[in-house]
Amino acid sequence: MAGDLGMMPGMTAVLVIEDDDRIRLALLLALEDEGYDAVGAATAEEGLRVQRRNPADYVLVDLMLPGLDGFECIRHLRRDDDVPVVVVSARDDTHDIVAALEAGADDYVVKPVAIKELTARLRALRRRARAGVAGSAPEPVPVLAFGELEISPDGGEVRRAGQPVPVTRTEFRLLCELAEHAGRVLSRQQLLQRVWGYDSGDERLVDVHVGRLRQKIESDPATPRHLVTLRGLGYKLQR
Amino acid sequence: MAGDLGMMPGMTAVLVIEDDDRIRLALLLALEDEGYDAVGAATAEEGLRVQRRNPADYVLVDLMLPGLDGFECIRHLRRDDDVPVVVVSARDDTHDIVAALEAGADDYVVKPVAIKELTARLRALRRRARAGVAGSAPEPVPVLAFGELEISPDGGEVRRAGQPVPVTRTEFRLLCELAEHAGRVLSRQQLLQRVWGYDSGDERLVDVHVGRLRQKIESDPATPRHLVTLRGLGYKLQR
DNA sequence: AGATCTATGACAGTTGCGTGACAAATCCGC
DNA sequence: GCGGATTTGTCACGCAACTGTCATAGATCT
Repeated sequence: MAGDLGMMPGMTAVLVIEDDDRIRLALLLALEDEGYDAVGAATAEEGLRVQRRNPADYVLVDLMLPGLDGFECIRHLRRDDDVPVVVVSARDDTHDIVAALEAGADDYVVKPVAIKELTARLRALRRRARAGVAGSAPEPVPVLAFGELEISPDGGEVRRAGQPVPVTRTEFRLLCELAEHAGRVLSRQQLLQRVWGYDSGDERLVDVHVGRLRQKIESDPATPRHLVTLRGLGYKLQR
Repeated sequence: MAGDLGMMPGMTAVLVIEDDDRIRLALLLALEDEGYDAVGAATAEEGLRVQRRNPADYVLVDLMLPGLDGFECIRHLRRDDDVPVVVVSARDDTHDIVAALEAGADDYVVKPVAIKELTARLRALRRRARAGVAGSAPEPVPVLAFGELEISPDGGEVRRAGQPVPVTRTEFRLLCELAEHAGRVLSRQQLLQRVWGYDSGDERLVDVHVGRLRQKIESDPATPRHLVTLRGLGYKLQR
């Protein structure tokens, strides 16, 4: 599993204990996009073992797990460790919520949950927990990666092969918009609307900025590898 | 107003800021049934006044309030106080949730909420908050380092290459705000809000103070290495 | 070949930012 | 209280960077 060995220094590590492979994978990928070092476990037992050997900064845990269930899992986590625990469950009964929090969980969210909400809750939790813990890791800055191209929407910077690329505000917004919908075509109209806020206008404007952006982020701007044109449709950013 | 004077000693006090009389009353009664000392306020302004004069242990706040809204209310609470804040709102957009947590809320629940869940969340929050307070006194002050630049938020001092740098209070707060979100761009608006508490105002003010700060902390203020400008976006502090 | 669609270079108008000057407000020792 | 020193916020100016438009050349489809 990604990042299992080689936990990056300076990154915040999150352990996801969830038996459904699809959901676990989706969570792991989303967390990594947000700049976390995410590790998965399919059962409570495995999760506890991983956490003991290689403690994460946060644990996300499902309630319905084969074998040891979520509640037991939380109690075990609480026994060894003071790691913040967030329950991510499909059930939204008050009874479950209360039981999980009583068992020692710090928060409880109901699936499906937006990744942005989840990370906002992790940050809120960190703010609370940090008062106590001395050298807690700094908040990770999310980075979207496209091959050697790295875009950090929050950091306001773009790097190519690790080197910072100076882009203007408009270019940056355009790039972020494309990056957030990576792999999908966005029409000039859509881009005008989302980047410029124009409801109508000259679509050539988009071309010009795409062109300037290519000069900066593509190694060979004439034959773009990431920021590609789809004739008659628009542009897309791809890996 | 219930329990306004005569806050019971030994009881946990909760302040409920909610403009709907029916909901506020219901919450107050339910909380009192659960053994809390509950106090109500119908507006953010009133709530802030009450909290300043007679601080509760927790604050519950609605988002949609007349006058000063919930988000602003949270920021004001956070500025003078470290009281745990739980948002109780009818809205369940991810966007609102994230914004409220970013503003400084500790938790967010959607109305209607079971009183049992609410109190369970308050208890979970208390457990977390207390963990912090336990080691409060002997806790070594965390020092944030940016290359040769060192900032100790609690100690109120800044050093460059070991040498103390005299910064004014405003400069210090600005620097801390940037340091706490190291690597992220903060817009002038955000800085005005977080450092000065202004909800609106002349953004050039930020420029001026950033400029003065740079004169002190950068070895070559004309080409800053740490406190950098992102044209059109804002400022950020980086390593 | 003709008709579209797209890339790109040049240019002028605009915007954003850094800076120094200055007055009001605040702090501080006495 | 009081007077000087420090800090704070406002303003205006000028430079550098950015933006949007246009014209032209190139590419791609039918």
